[in-house]
Amino acid sequence: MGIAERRERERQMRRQQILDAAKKVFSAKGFSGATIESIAEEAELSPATLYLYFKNKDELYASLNMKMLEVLKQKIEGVYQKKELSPEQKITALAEALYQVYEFDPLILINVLQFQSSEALRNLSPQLLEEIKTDSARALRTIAKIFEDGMRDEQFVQENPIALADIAWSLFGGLVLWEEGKRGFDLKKNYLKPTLQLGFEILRRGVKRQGNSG
Amino acid sequence: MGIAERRERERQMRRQQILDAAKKVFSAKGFSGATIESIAEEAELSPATLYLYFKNKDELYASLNMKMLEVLKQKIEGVYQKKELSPEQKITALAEALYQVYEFDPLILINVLQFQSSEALRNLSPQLLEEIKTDSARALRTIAKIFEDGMRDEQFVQENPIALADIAWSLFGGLVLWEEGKRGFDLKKNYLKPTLQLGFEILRRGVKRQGNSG
Amino acid sequence: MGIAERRERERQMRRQQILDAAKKVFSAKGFSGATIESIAEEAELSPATLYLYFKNKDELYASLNMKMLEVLKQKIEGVYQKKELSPEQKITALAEALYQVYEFDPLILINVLQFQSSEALRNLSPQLLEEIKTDSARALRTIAKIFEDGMRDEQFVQENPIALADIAWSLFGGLVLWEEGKRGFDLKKNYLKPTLQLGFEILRRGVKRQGNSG
Amino acid sequence: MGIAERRERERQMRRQQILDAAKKVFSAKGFSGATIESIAEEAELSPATLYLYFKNKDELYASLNMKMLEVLKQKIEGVYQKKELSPEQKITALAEALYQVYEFDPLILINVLQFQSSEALRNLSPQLLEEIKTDSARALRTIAKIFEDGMRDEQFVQENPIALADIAWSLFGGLVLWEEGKRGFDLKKNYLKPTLQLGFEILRRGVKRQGNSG
DNA sequence: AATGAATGAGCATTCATTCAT
DNA sequence: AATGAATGAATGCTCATTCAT
Repeated sequence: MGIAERRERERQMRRQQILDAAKKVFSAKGFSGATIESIAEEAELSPATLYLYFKNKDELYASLNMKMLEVLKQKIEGVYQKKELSPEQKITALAEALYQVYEFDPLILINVLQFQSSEALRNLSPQLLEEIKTDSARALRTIAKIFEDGMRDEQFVQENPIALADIAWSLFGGLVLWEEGKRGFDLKKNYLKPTLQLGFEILRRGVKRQGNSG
Repeated sequence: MGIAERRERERQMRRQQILDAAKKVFSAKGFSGATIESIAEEAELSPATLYLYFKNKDELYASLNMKMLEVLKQKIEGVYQKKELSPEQKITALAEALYQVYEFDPLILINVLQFQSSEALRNLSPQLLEEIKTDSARALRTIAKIFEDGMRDEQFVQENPIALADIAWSLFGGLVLWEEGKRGFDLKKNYLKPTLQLGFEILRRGVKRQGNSG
Repeated sequence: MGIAERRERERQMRRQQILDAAKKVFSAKGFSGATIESIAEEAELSPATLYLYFKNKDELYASLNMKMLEVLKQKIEGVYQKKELSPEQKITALAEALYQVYEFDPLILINVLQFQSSEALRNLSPQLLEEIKTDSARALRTIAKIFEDGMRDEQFVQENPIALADIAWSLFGGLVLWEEGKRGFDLKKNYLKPTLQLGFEILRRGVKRQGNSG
Repeated sequence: MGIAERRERERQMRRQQILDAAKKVFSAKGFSGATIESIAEEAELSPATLYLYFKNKDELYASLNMKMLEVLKQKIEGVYQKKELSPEQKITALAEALYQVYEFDPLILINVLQFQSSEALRNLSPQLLEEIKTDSARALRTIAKIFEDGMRDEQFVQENPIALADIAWSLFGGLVLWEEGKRGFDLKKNYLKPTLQLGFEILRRGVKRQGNSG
């Protein structure tokens, strides 16, 4: 048992070592720009070895994104857990949390967001696809619960909470990609933070029930 | 003179013929999946001919997107022009207009949105890049004016109108890509329309000044 | 007749205009590097027009070289004509004359020399090939006559004068190409002139009959 | 250890196998005429495999030429080593040795000589360029030493021995290319051997100090 | 005479992936 | 478990040349 355990532990370490290398390379060169060979080099392994841990390039990419997805999921859950915050405050906190994820590793986040709607999705193995789906759904579900809570308190307007979560998530993803794109044109400043805050502020105000006007 | 005119007309037609073919192929296979040869085949021309009209694959792709960008710009301006609508109503109308663009050609729209944040942007000729930039900026500016009008009427909260336009645009782009992505997982129904409407409804409510509460 | 003459004159001018452009471009980029389009551009004509004056790229190149060959031929004949010079002095003068040709247009001369042994020779039209052959033969023949004169005077050893001409010509061509090649390695100085002089000095001494030794 | 050795041996064999194929194809079709695919086919390998052994087409060509350069170098050194020969006799022997190299593989020799002054030189890796340069320089140096020896013995006139070596080498290269070129015109006989012998005979006589005349 | 337009044919190079060892 | 070696399959792009007008 000890041996099997050690084996497994070593295996996981190798896997992580590859993911770390992949992260560097994908971030620096994008999906098509990154070659298996360059990743292998970065990981100080042979290309063939990568295939012992990942079925193909797409899955390696996807696995990498999974990690980011998990970070996202945890951050979101972290916000939801904060009992001292009202649903409204949680929306504000969510913006902050998501921005922290961006700051933590902008390039990988962008990769994740681009990946979500890319052709590469179709080449994944069913298991991995399922895993991503489950994780995403769970993250979305957590956001939805914030809205649900607000509705239960009669603080928020009655709307489909999942749709609201989609909106919040899309707003975040859209802003990240759009700001990134704008920097493709110009190399101007990055306005993501204030815009994101404003966006979520609008969102917060938009879902809030209002006194007697409407 | 007649000859020169005819020449020019024919030239434009060829160009369009290529763009039509490219649209089909890019939509079906994505940017990397589409080969120059397949596009040429679709256009019933030789690959070399494509290079008489477009500098390279990236520029062909970009030109295609330009067309969509123009459609977007016009639709947005169409909404802005409607004098009978209040700023608030224009926001609702904007959601509708944008959805029509989506419906008109979902795949190209998705391409445009993906393109905005892709690596391909860097390979474009400065002119084309400038053109795209200008067009995007103008479209955004028009959206911003809707918000400005609302602020001037004291209907809307005072915020940076360009930032609000970025938010509206990102919400739209984010939702389109996210719904597309979800369909990569499941092949379920497409909830874009209602979600988009709800998103803009929230946005509308969010920017609206409120009676006396905050 | 006046009209036909003018036509012909104009035709020759166009031809020359193209040759001038070709010279520039071939010199700058070498044979494979130069494209018909770039030459046409330099000549301010369309690529198609070039084909009205030259059968193909090879023939254009060859015609260009022909011009240089003519210059060479004339220079060589100029040396031969100088009645005041002894055969020995003519050999020295030949080195000088050939070096002047090199100085006049090094790149085209190098092209000519490279062309002499290149694959391109095989694509030429029989007429042009014949023309080149005739011209070369004539130039060689003139050099040979210098040696013949020296032999007749019993100044030079009795050897096949054509072979001696081949040797003189090869020495010149070999040195030009070899010095050019050395400059491909290093960008050092160009030793062509003194080496060429020395080479022909050796040649002169080598063909000279000697007192009583042998 | 045995394994690593075998690996290395096999690797060298593969390399040689490719060089052999390249030699055939380059000789038959010249540099531009030869395609990587045709060479790969001749070597019974895939094109991609060639790139595991040679960085690109230019380097493959250059490596091939390197082999010939080595043969040349050895032949030349072989002549220099012959203690029983006087410097004068070595010049005669050099002509013979160089002709043997020609006979051994005329086409590759022609390639080498053409390569020396070609544009391809510029695309080589610095190492390879250096290697070629070193080898050439060494061969030239050896020729120069023959002349030096003759000068030391007061048999030869005092001239820069390196310049004399350049002259001998250029004479050889020039003659080979010129005779090759002449065969491009006519398919007549090949006069290289006697002309080369005569050329070096003249050279020998030309560098020899003479009794009391000048 | 001149050319705008079109193209056929080509080609070096890349890279994800496999497999014997 | 790890990898050196091999490759199949692609693909964007170039360019000499032709021809209708």
